[in-house]
Amino acid sequence: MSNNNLQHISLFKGCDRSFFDTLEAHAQLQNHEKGRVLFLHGDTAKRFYFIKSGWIKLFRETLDGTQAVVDILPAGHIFGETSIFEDDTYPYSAEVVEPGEVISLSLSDLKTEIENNNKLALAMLSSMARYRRQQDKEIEHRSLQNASQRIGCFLLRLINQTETGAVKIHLPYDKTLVASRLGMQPETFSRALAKLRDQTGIRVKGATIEMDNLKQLTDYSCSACSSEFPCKDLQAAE
Amino acid sequence: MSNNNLQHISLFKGCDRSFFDTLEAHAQLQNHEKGRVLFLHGDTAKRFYFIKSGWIKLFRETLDGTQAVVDILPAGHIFGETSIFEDDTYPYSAEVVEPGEVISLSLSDLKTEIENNNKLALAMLSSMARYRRQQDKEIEHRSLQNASQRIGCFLLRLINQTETGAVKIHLPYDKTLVASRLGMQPETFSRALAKLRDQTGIRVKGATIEMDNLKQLTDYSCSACSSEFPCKDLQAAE
DNA sequence: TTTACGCCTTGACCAATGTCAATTTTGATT
DNA sequence: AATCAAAATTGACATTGGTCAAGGCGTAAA
Repeated sequence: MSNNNLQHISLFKGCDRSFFDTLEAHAQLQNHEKGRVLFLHGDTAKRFYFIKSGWIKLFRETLDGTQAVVDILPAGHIFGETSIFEDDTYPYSAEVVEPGEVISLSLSDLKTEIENNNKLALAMLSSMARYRRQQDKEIEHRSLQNASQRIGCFLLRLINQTETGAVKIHLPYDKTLVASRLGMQPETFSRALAKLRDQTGIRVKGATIEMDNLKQLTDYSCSACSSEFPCKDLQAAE
Repeated sequence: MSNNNLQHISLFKGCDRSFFDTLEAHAQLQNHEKGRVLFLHGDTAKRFYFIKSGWIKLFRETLDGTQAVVDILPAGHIFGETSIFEDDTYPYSAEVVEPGEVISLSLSDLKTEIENNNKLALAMLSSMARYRRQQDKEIEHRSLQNASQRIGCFLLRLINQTETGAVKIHLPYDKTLVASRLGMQPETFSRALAKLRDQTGIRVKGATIEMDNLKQLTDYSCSACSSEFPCKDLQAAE
């Protein structure tokens, strides 16, 4: 397979032709529908994935089936790659929540390259540091922000932060899924969004949200956070 | 300075003599009392630290002073080292919560070595992957476990997991601090510990906790977690 | 031994979120 | 437009954890 633009994955910036050739030789393009589970937490890991389109939910669950959502990733991200540092088992399960294409790639190809190409190792370190920052922030949010503030913060991160004036946002996936991503129940999400609307003047129509300016939203959400808006460290990693 | 056994830091396993010489040439041994703040979130980062003894709290705070504790680290850990991937600013504040000695080391020495020694870069990747797993688990715990279960899980992690039969634990620092580490108020901690005692038969005397076997505790806490005891991925990193 | 201080616990109450059940809305399909 | 299923909302209520205030306990200094 070819023409998948693996060269454009920022993580692989410093890699040369031969690496991409090897990677593509063992690559598989996969088209998946909603609900497809790519692997389960604890499975033996031989592949990692690049998202061409759609959204992927990473999660873990207890024996009784209760889920904790680790992250929900859009196109452009890779996942499953950290398994090479974790006994070759996946640290979470992965499920397609918005249909799309993923490219399955060989973990051993990646491992070999990392061991021999210091540039890639450094890029991977940067990427993991960025992710770490994001997770630290996530923990902070869950202890310091209430449900409405977390929703506001989520919306702010969907916005191209160079925008000014009026803003229109479209939720990238179901509200139920946004709720789980933010660690709350759908009912709580619904009520908290209504409260956010009342308190900041945003307008909610289904999955579309509009506002005249960001200030009210940032005032409301970022007051319970250690960094001020715009919080560059929350930009999507990878 | 010398004889600080920097060679024993597992992260530096693959490094050679000259690196340790450079590192030690710019090292400073510091003795700190409780409450000493080593750096603040956002400060420009020139040094990272190795903990020889004592405990260090990593945290962030909002404008109104509310804190979110990121982690509390014992002897043997390093911290502040990820700043080299984050614009040379610290991603959290650091405060000494149990007095002890730390060794201050040069970030630029570390950076240079990472850029030139692939073994170190790989070791750092492993260390960050381990940390990432820990943080993912932390997020999971905060959404799936209640206060008593989180305390039980915290206690289990203090135990040398090869131990069998009766176990005696001594809390490593103040209960108030344990509470903040677990993201709860001291009052909640107190009540939740009492509830844990009633439900699992552990015996609490001040900072000492005893139990006849681990089973009741693991049954109680690990039922709300995606991994079963013993959860190797929660062992202290570094 | 007494005092004083910090830490911890407890009680009373409140606010936030979860749970369960009943509707309503939405969107896809006919 | 009519129908159906899934998603979202809403109400009533339970549970958990937070807040504020009072008091107890333990340790170290006087």
